[in-house]
Amino acid sequence: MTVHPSSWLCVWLCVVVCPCVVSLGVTSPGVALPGVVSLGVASPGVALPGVVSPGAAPPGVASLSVVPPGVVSPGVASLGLASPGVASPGVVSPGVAPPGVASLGVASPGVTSPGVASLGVTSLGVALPGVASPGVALLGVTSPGVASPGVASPGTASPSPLRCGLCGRVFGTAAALGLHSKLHRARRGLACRHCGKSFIHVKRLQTHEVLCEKDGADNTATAAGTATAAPPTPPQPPPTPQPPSKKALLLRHRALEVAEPERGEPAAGSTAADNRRTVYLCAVCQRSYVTLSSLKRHANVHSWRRQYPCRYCDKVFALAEYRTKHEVWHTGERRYQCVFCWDTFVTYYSLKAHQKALHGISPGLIASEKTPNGGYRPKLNALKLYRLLPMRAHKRPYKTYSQSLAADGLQQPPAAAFVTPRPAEPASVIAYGRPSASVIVHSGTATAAAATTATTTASVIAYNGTAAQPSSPPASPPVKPMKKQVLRDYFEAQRAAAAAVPTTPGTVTPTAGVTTASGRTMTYVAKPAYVGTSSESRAAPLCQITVRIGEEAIVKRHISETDLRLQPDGGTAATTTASATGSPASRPRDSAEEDSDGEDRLWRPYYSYKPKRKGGGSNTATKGRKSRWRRPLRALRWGAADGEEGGMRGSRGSPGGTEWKYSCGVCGKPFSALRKLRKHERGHEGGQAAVGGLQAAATGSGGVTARVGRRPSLRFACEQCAKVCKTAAALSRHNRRHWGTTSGTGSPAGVIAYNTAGEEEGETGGGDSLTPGDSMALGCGGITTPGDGSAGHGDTVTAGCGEKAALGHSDTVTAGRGDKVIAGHGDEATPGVGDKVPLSHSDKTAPGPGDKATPSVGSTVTPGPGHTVTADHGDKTTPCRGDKAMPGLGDAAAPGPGSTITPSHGDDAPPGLATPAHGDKTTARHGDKTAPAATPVWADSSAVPPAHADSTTPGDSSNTVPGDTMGDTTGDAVVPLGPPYPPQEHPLALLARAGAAEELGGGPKLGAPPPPRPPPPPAPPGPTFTLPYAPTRLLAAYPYPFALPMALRVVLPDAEAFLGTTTTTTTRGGGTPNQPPPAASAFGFPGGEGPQKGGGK
DNA sequence: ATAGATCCTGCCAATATTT
DNA sequence: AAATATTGGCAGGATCTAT
Ligand SMILES: [Zn+2]
Ligand SMILES: [Zn+2]
Ligand SMILES: [Zn+2]
Repeated sequence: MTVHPSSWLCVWLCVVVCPCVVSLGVTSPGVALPGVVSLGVASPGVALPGVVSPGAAPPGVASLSVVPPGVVSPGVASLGLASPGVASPGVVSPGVAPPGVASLGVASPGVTSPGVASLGVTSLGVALPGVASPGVALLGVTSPGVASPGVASPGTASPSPLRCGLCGRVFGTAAALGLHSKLHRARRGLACRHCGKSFIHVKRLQTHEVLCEKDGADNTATAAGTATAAPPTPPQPPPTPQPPSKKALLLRHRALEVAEPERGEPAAGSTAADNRRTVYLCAVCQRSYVTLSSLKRHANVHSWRRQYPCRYCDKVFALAEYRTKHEVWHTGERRYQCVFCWDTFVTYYSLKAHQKALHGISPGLIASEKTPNGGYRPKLNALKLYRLLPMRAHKRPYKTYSQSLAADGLQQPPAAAFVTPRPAEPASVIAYGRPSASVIVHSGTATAAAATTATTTASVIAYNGTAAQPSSPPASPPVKPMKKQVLRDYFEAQRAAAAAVPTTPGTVTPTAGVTTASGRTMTYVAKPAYVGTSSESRAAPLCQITVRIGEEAIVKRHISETDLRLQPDGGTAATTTASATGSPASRPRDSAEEDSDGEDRLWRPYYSYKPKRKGGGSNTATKGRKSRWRRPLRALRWGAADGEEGGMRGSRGSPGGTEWKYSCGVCGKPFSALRKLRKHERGHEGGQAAVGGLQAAATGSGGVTARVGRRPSLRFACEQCAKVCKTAAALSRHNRRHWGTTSGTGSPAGVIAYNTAGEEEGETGGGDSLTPGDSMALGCGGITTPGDGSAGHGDTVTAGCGEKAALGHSDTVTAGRGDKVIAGHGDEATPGVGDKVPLSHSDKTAPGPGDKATPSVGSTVTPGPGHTVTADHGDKTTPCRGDKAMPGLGDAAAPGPGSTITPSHGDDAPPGLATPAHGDKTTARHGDKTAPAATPVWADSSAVPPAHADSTTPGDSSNTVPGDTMGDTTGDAVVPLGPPYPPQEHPLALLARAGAAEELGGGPKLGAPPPPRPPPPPAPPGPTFTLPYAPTRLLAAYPYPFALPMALRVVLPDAEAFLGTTTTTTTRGGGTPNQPPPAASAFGFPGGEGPQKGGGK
């Protein structure tokens, strides 16, 4: 059972680099313990993983340590990589690359996972020549570009093992190549090694470098690559003296190498002397991170141990944050409020766009800088020209540690189950715990076995800490003792087991592997997994199937259980399998398609994770359009589903043709034109919507129907010019233009959107098309607009929301109107959806009023009007959040009460509006949007009395707390809109004023007296409301601004019941909202959840 | 070209676990 | 309660995909 936590997938390497030391190359062979590998890279200077690990990377490390080298070997051996180099594999293996590994050994290089490769590389680094090669080969393929399958093509084997798949550059060592590959992945683009000039495309960069090189010799070592590669390169010392800008650029290049003094401050731990900086590397894709937490977070992208399903649709995300952002599309929640006009926006970007367009604010004014790696680095003096309203949705409880552990592998999932993703397509792959079932797989028989093994091994992996440590003493930073005994124990146990024999469940890898391996290969079906552990996971799609073919992996999901069961998946899988081996791209697709037929499709957002990169080098192979592998993946994603997009599916054979690009979500009938499809779908509409929703609910995934891809809907048609937008957001944007033109800044553009909606109601009428499901969705969306806009969601939504509410509403809403409806009621309806809860929630939310925002803002204030400009205080420390800290404001922290500060916050709030209190939100939102314009479309419902502020009440800022109170009760809902926004000055003027007055620089920010905003009404005492149901989940609820009809609310309960949810918290349990609860188990995934965590199994 | 949506990653607050 | 470990939200983009 158990496997190891460690990373399922990734191995994390922690490398500490000393500037001085830097010599990466150094790696000593000896060092090279498996664990070493990673370390190896680092070289002397580098701390060994082991070392580091303790403190740093617990999980990963732990795992490593756990397993004795010896242990590893076995697995390794099998693989083929026997050599020391093996170690690396071992490392990887753990979770990581099993498959890959396997593949390596056995199969084709291509197979291998990049991660592996990389590791191999690294580790091997110097060390084993022989070994290296294999690894290398792989690397070549995988690594950099890694991602792209196409690229990867195994076959590709580059002449030189150490050749970069993207640019063709040849390196002396794997390590060098690995580092080099980072360049390609570098977020910010590709920068010239010589002059720092950045390029988007590799080719261009190369061209440029040639020229540039001539000019200036390259002084700097090449990027990391060099560094690493060469043995002892002189340290990459501290950054060379270059102009900052260049310097920055260089940093990118050398991300890994770096040893620079930290950004300023010596690393925390490090002593002055140490300038060392710790870099955490993902064994799978080699990305580097400054913080361990970032790496861990990233790891899930490969492992998918945890899954974060959308409450409204069947999409599943690897990061909670992604899901959260995505859900906004369903809910339409507009949390970003312009301080100048109070208009609210769904996304930060839309806000920025708005400010730029209407208020003339240049992004640079407020933008914070980013780290070379793309991370956020707060800017001290940044002005915050917007308010971030508190999330309305209920916050989900944090996952418990245990879960997490499980996730990481600590807990051990069923060993067998795992699959590791390959580097390339890591994401795609999903591994589920259930062993058998899930399994994945792919081709090469051997592979399979190997994989397994690997896996097992993987968990284990590595080496002892001991060994490692010794070696690097110097570098090794302070190692911290492991904290948790538990872990220790766990490890110990593992160790023991390992020693004893593989038998142990977890350990066993080999065994396991074998088993699985048994032969064949391939495919698999996935099981649902609950593997995941996370509570959310539950929600996970019922099942997923992953197929790996050649390079790509495909995931599909089945919607219904039934499907699953029936599924031929097996068959399919099998089939796939077979094919698997085959060519990468195409195959996958095919297979996918096939499956798709089946229907399922899970959708996984985007390509699965792949390394970033563009250009394309190599591969350009293009396939159909974009060629990249992506495409295929994408197709897979939706699978047949969306009709629209689905094209692929339909095409099955050939995506290309016009063919049936669109297929009915309900009956699957293919259509060549979207219109036709729509028309057809209408036919289904009747009750479907509702039904669909249910189903969805039931199934968990959304019903078949539900899932749809994005469908454009007419709902978002501009009244003024008839333009049809896909999403509310788009429409909003579009409308803004009209406004813009017309009104000019003054008027709050914002209005638009909402209004629109409202207006739309009628408009909506247009809409249309949506599928039933959609409707629902819309509902939500409707409101917002966005609604679903997008499409995709829409559907989804439906389901989700639907479910619960749904029905109830649905009726209401949906059906009839269908599309439009949405709008119309929009509001209401919409809410329909989620609604439910909403109100309550809202309340909840309320408290928050702005909290967050506030604080930040706090500062600011706005002159009367509101605009605030606040600066961040920046403090770094707390940038925004600080609030809490700030007495003044913050305080707010207090949750319930919050009251406190409220006023202050209030500041922000526009007079009229009232603060943000949530109420506002509601209001606001509506208001916002509406307001300006005037129309209060929503007004009706929404009207919030300006006063509302009351709502605000709470003031507290806290963000969120769930518990929060809810403050407002109020009514939620429906508050009428407040009065129109008060006249305002030109934003710029305000800005200027603000600046002057206040701080720009830092002034007074916080302290700033809040503008006199209307003090919020006393908040309701504490938490006033309680939700009818457990707060915990709101599944459906999404409250948003819309007022919901009571009916809806009523519904909720049932819904919950339906869902099963409720739970609170603790994760485990139950179900997730979306998912159908129990069913899952039914699926049989083995293991299922239950135990997962626990021990699994 | 534009819009829509997802993906990233450093930071840090909120939480969960341990000690 | 304090210390420590995790999770997740945010900023500000980057990157893709679709149209
Ligand atoms: Zn990675
Ligand atoms: Zn969704
Ligand atoms: Zn504005």
